[in-house]
Amino acid sequence: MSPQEDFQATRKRLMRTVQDSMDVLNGKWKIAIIASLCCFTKRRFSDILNDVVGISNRMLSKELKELELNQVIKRTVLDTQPITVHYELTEHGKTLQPIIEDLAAWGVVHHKQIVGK
Amino acid sequence: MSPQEDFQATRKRLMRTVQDSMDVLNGKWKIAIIASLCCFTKRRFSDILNDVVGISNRMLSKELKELELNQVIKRTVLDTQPITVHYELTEHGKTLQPIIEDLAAWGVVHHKQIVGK
DNA sequence: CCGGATCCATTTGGATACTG
DNA sequence: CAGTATCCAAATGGATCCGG
Repeated sequence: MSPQEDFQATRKRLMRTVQDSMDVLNGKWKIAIIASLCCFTKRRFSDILNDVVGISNRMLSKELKELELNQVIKRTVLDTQPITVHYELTEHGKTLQPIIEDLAAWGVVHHKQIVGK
Repeated sequence: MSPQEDFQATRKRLMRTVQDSMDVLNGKWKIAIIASLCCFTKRRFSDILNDVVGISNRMLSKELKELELNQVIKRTVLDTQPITVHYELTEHGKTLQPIIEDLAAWGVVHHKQIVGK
């Protein structure tokens, strides 16, 4: 393969794998939900509802289900009365933690960049 | 401040700054567009249109405009005939490059995790 | 070539009420 | 408490055509 073709192939692969990630993290709330779970070993439905400002229970329910399907989070039902549900990052989900932290760091820089000073 | 309150404050701040980042990177295509620009110093409108599989010119136009507003990318018009336009990451935008690479790396791992083997 | 304008279908998502 | 169901408004986004 020529250096030219090699570069193209590398590039296409980068685009594809980034897209693979974004297929999991799509939607308005996924990142915020994961960020909420980053700080705790376990977190309850209503807790996340409070953490993620603006989300409705309808959306939270839907996004959590998708994240569980993608094995990013784990759902545990405790048979208390009334019922209690714990959400936590899986080992796989925990590998997203550095990215969340980088995003937070970038958010700080960006805020300075835009708002200024 | 008690350690308890300190923890809460840190957590809230993480959530906020992550959200600051996501306000910039929202929408279906932003990350993919930035990934496309990561590999080149300059890239044309029609090039990005080809890079980002599935995007329409309408959306590309809109997303590029938003990224420019947030000073992530820079738009340069060359008065050739017909007109040519270059897009590139700003210095600020380039600081997103590590995050894109991490996302790509995570995409690889995730693909193995889900598809298996 | 680089987009803007229009039209229209699909998706998203809030509010509210309801169940186990 | 942890969701689900319904209804409906608004945003998203594709296809197409058009103009500089």
